[in-house]
Amino acid sequence: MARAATTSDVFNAIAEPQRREILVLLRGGERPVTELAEELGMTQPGASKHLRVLREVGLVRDRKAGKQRLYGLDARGLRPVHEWAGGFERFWNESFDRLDTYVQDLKQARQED
Amino acid sequence: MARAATTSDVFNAIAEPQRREILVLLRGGERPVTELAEELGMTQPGASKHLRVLREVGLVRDRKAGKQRLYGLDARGLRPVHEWAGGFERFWNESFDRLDTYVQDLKQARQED
DNA sequence: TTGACGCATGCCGATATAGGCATATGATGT
DNA sequence: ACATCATATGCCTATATCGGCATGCGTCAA
Repeated sequence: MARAATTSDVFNAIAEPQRREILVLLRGGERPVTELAEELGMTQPGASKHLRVLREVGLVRDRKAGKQRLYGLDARGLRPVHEWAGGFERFWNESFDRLDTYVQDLKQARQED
Repeated sequence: MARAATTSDVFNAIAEPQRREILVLLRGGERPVTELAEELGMTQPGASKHLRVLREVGLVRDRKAGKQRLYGLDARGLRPVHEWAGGFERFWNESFDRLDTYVQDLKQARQED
């Protein structure tokens, strides 16, 4: 079996850095494909393909505007990602005692040099 | 070009559902490989491979304990994910006016039936 | 040493990319 | 109808999986 499809869920869709950049850009408002492609330094077909993936997982919506097709952000799908990662919050703060003490030991060792 | 390596960054590493499950399980404390494999219904080699990916992006640490190898969570790498997704928080709350009004219109339409 | 256990790794097959390029499709204006 | 602009899509190549299976390697006990 190969890796799960990028369209299977939001986690796969946002695994691509360029798709994350597209989402960030879209926070500034709706944009036509060509403009996105240019701002991100990718080809128009490239942008279209990434937008297709984002559309299929529901992270962007598109609407026609004359000749153009404006893509807009629909960030609701990112909420599960935020919440999932947030479920580890207390672990990147308090936990990893062994590691914390280890780092502190390192600092002390340096100061004592 | 193929898709980016799962080891290229945390976003790629957590695109795999089973790897996310492993991380969740590890919130309960360190676990040997076989135990993880059993609890998640995967083969031992399968678990080892996923753990390898998680280790290479720094989401888990391992230490030897006799015959076993205990894997533990290092959730610090999930913080960027949380923050990135959090950058869209105001968009999944206020924004998407068009959509909100659309939903409200739907509700009203139902009540007026 | 021998055996058993725990885990990692190598190899294979099937699949889903991501990017480049050409081209089809659609809407607009003349 | 036609030329043009804006996008989408199809085809191709190279690559990185993910899962299954067999096997190698290190550790512990007898």
